[in-house]
Amino acid sequence: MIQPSIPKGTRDFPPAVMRKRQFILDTIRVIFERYGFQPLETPSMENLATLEGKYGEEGDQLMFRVLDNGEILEKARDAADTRQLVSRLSSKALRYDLTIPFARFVVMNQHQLVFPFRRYQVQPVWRADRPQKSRYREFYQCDADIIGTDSLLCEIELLQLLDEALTALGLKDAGIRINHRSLLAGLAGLTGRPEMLPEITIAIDKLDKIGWSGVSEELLLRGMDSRAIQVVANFIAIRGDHQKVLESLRALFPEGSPGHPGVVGLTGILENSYAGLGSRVLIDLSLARGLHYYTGTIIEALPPEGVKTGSIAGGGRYDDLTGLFGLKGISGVGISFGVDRIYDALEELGLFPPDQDSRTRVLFLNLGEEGMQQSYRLLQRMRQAGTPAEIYPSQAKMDRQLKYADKNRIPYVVMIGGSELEAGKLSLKDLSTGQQTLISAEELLGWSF
RNA sequence: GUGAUUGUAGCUCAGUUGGUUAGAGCGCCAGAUUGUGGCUCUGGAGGCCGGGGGUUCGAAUCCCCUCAUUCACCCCA
Repeated sequence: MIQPSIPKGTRDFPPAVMRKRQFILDTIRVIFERYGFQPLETPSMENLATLEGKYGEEGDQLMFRVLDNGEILEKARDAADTRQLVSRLSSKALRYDLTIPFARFVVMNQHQLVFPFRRYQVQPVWRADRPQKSRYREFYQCDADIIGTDSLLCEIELLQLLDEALTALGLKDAGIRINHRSLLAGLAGLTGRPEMLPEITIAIDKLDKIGWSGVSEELLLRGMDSRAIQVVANFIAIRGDHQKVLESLRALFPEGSPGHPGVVGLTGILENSYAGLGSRVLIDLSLARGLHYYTGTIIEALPPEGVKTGSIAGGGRYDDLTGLFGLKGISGVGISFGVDRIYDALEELGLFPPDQDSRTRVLFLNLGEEGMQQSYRLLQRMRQAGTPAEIYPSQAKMDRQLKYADKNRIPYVVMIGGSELEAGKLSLKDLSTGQQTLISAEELLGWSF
C-alpha cells in the first residue's frame, strides 16, 4: 500500500471550499461578461517555444516542462549540457500565465478576430516555485484583456471593472495602485544610469516590504552612487492626491523626455470627469510589477490592511506582446485576478457571505420497497420543480439515514413507510425543530423549502 | 536556489533528566433506543512514534543521514 498524497503546492478543493471558490469565480465572471468580454480557453500545455524567454530567466526556470514520449535515452545521449538535455527531452510546458497563450491565440487567429478583441479566461496556471503561504504551484488566474487598441478608455474600463469586482467580493478596503512603466524608464534616465532600469524597478518595488533603508542599501549594493540614489529617493517621495503627483511629474518629465508618455497616460486615465474612479485608485511610483512584457500603465490591487498575502490582482498595458509571434503594432491591456489569494484574504478576514450553499434541501428516507417507489416518483417531481433533493440509496436503519441528513445539514426529511402508506400520506420532518407532520403528496409539492 | 521549522491514531495535539503494555480530545463503529437525528452514557476498533543507520542493558525521547511538511528569502498571483 502506498501513502496517498498530492504533489507539493497542489490542493484538493473539498465541497465546502469549492462553494467559496465558486462564489469568487462566479462574481468575477459575471462582471467580465457585463463588460463585454468573451470567454476563451487555451490548452494546459503550450509548445515550449511559445513560452520560453517570455518571462525572463527566472520564469524559464519556474516552468513545468512536459517530458516527451519515446526513446529518451537515445535523444539524451550526446547532449552537451543540462540546458541542451532538457530541450531535447521536452518540447512542451504547462502554461505559466494566461497572457502569453492569449497573445499566441490572437496571432494564430488574427484574420478571424474582430479588433479590438476582448476576451476573458479563467484557468489554472502552473509554476515550479517553492510553495509557501498563499503561493501554490497550481493556481487559478482570471484574466480579462482588450487587444487591438491603445485607447486609454480601456485602462479606465479595467480600473472600474477592478473596483467593481473588489467591491462585489466584499473587499471594499482593497487599494488599487497605478503607475506607468515609462515613468520608471524616465527615472532611470534621471539617475544617469538608464541601463539600471531593471535593478531600480526591482528594488523600489520592495519599498512596502523593506522600507527606504532597505531599498537604498540594495541600490548601493548594485553599484549605484549616492547621488543617483538620492534621485530615486526624491522620485518615490512624490505622493499625495492625483493632481499634486501629476503636477510634480509634469515638471520632472517635460515633453520629449522618456518619462513623458507616462505623465500623459496617467493624466488621461485619472483626470477625467466621466470615469469617477474615486479615491481608491492611488498613484504609486514605487509600483513596478515583475512581468517583462508590460510597457505602459501598470495596475495592482492589494488586499486590505493587515492581510499578509501579496497582490490579489494586477495588470497593465503591453504595447507589443503579439510582436513576439510576428504580429507587430498591436497594443493591449489586461487585468488578472488571483483567485487563490482572494480566497485566502476573504478567509482571513471572514468576509465570505454566509449563505453560499445550495445543498440538498430534502432527503427521502428509504423505508422499504413500496415506500421507496412512491418516494422516488415524488423525488423526481421535486427535482423538476427545482428543489435540490435526494433519496437515501439503501434501506439502512432509520437511525443511520437520519444521521446522514443531520451531518449533511439537510433541513427536511420525507418518510414513507408502513404507517404512511396505510394513511395514504407521508411524513415531513423539519430537522431543525424536530417537528413532524403528516401531509399529502400534493401538499409536499406545494411546500416552500 | 538560500535559511529555518515541524513529522506520534482518520484529524488536532500531549508524552517527564532515555525506563514496564505510547496517551487525550474530536471523529469512526457498536450498544443503551428493532419507525426517529442532534445531547448524554457505556463499550470497541484504530499507531513500524515519517524512513534508514548509530549510541545504550534499554530510544517516540540523544546523534548522523534521508524523505516529507510548513514558513521566510529570491521571485511572484
